[in-house]
Amino acid sequence: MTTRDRILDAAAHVMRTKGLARATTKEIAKAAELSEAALYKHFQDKTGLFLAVLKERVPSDLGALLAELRAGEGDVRENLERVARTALGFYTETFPIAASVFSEPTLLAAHRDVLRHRGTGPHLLVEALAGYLAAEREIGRLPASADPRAAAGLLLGACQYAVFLGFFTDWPTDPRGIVAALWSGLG
Amino acid sequence: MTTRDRILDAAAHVMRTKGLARATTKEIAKAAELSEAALYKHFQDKTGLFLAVLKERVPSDLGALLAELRAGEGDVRENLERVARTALGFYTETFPIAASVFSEPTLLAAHRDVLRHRGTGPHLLVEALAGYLAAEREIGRLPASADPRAAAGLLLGACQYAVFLGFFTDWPTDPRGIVAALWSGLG
DNA sequence: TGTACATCAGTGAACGCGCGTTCACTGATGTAC
DNA sequence: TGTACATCAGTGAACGCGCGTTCACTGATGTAC
Repeated sequence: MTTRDRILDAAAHVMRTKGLARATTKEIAKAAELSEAALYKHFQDKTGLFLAVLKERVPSDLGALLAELRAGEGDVRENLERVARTALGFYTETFPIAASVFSEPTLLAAHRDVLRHRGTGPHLLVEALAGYLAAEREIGRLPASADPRAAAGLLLGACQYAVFLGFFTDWPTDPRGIVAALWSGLG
Repeated sequence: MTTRDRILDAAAHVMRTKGLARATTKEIAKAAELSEAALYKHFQDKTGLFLAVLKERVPSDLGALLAELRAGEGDVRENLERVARTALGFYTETFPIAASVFSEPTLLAAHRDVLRHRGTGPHLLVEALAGYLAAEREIGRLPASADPRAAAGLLLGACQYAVFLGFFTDWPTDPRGIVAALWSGLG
């Protein structure tokens, strides 16, 4: 493992466990078992390091799962339950750091620029799920009236929201219940 | 307006516009047109001030709307669209500060304790909406199969998620689309 | 093979700065007689 | 009514501390001849 990777791992770990506000150069260097000065051999400054963590240390399991989904394979509802289960885990790992970024609007703006420049972003998860739902609709396994994008937003939004509430309160993360409610609708 | 209120308003404003990381005693005092020392006449320390902002400066429009909803009054779907519209506004105002709190786990833990002690928290919004949905189900305006709690989580979660995505990307906040997708379901 | 030099990842110590907090104080307002 | 004192919201200046960053440096590794 390169020193750069060690720094990124250490930074990601400190951000997760101590929060962005306590993710100081001193803490990160200590976790990486390096001097603070060493950080500056690999990253221009602290913001550069944070942006690299955001870019290179976001878990890819949810994106990978969504990319693998094929219309017509397996049971639609079971597929969505797997998505919900993975999403709940993904947001549990991801949300605290993503949320932290809001405490520093400068960092948020820089991150948004990076995302736009690279053509990525969290919305691609919704787009990917919406793409899958649209394909299932195409082959008649979902009703023609279904709105893939809105349904994808409901599913992933409910997962992220459950995780969010879980940080303030005991709140159940129930993938089957979420999918069931989305499935049957209210009409 | 009391000095205390002026400080709370100033702190809330600085938190919203400059972010939690830049919400320093100096900035807050400047915004309140007071000395920094004055803050300590009204709050024990900076954490106490932040907790007071979280307690006393969270907009109450969404909670008020949910409390006013009565089963049997108006059109269910239109009611939900009003909820979604209000929720989108509420989360736009609220999310950046709520998210900021994740950058300081100490503050998050303190806030959670305060919420538990007072018996409140963000989950009460879901409970309130779920209560309304359950009442509508009771009088037959929603199907017996509906799951009020899960549906409430889907609706509010989708609204918060749309706001979240909007901070990273241009993302539509479409209350009618959200409600329509929840209404018709996928089954 | 040995020697002289270049490169460069990593260091220890120091830096200036802005932070949260405290201090002795001021001066306006209220109160007792 | 006037006077002496108490109270207390608010201040200006200072504090110690931890922060991000830079500096001159070391020493291991690679390279030319």
